[in-house]
Amino acid sequence: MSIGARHSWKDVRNHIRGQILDTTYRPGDKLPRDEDIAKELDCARSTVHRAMRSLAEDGMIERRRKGGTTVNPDPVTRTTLKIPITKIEIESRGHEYRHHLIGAEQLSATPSIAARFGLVEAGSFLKIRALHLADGRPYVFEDRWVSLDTVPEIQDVDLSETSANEWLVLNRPYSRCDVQIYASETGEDEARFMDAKRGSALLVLERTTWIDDAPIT
Amino acid sequence: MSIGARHSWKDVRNHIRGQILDTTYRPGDKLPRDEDIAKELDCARSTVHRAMRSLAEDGMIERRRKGGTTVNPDPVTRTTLKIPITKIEIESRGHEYRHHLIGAEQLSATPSIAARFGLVEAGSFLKIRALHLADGRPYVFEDRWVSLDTVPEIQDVDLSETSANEWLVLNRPYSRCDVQIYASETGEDEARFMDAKRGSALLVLERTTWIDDAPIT
DNA sequence: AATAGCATTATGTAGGTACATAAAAATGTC
DNA sequence: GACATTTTTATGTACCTACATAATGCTATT
Repeated sequence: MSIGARHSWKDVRNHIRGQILDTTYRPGDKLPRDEDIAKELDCARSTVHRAMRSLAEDGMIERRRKGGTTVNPDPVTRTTLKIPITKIEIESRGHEYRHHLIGAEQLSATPSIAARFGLVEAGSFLKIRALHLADGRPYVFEDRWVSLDTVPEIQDVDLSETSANEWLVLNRPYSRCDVQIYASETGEDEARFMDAKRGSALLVLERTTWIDDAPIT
Repeated sequence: MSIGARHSWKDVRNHIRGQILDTTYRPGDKLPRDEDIAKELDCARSTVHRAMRSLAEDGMIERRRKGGTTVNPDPVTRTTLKIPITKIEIESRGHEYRHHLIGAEQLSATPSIAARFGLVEAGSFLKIRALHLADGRPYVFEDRWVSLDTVPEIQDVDLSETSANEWLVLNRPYSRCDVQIYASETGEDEARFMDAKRGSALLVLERTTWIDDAPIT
């Protein structure tokens, strides 16, 4: 398998991924140390590291300092997802967009919300409920908790003019999210929820979460 | 702003991200070369590179060789998303899971499908339609095109026993996806689609896409 | 035996050098 | 001027060294 050329980290990644897919290593198994893999594949540790990091980002493996690298026992497929601005989405379909603010009130997080946000103590939130309309018909029902600790500026925004979603996307457009989607009870029309975790600009472990849109019938 | 300590690539990333968020650089603008940023922030180019790659992965900036780095003009929020196995999802809610295969047939891609998959020529696909039931009630309707070029083994799977989704997650669990979610017409019950692009194991540009679940009413 | 502290060790980061690659920009050719 | 070719250049990759960090697990102390 010795190729004359230098080894690409993608080659290494594929090699490892292949070994995981063909069950050389199985979920829960521990992989060799980077250094050993590097020696075996005859490349630099940094190259292995690069490959490993890629796999870890894909959710395929888990890495822990000192603990080594293990194949993720939980076979979920991770993907990247783009959340569109509802307004643009509706208008691109040739419908007239309207937005109706039902209510916004400041409260502190309920225990279940706090848990979802991974907060120990209840923070201060703005609970926003709004309706997005396409040609006058309800399209998306928005029920959102925005952390005022993370995005205090939203208090000064006139949410009856600009939708919270739009404002957030335009003004805090680039924040990392972990999302989980699950389908709703069938027959019910609440449809589905998104549960979005947002790593705030501060790196620490300060992550915030907000509940996102809940499409309606 | 000169900190005594060494600069972390996260610091650099935050610095740049901050500049983008406070409109020092705006969508479409071109950022300075890595090297210049490195000089300005007094760190190594590799550190800037690391930060830039992170931002690029977040979809915040776009990088092109020689072309330089530009702020992504399209402010969409990217997230990571985990696709659960429907079966586990249902059972974790205390419902009985059943799966009903409606039909599976091999055909070549229609032009629209081929386009979605980014294929020039029509490949061979297995079109699968199935229903996932919770306590006997329809829960998720699955309408999926699986590329037989990418996953030929699926032809030998008894899809009436194992759902295609489950099989794929367990046997080809780790493939990268780009997903786009958009809400459906309200009042209609086709609900929403997912459009998933899957980078195949071969790195080249051979990416495959499959249409994913379409929840039902 | 429980606990606190320390040594060990695998991954993570920072810095630096050299070269590869792709694409824009400049140049040459008809 | 239009098109092919070369040059330039910004990003990408590979390798290496040195050190940081965190978790494990060993050891000493009570």
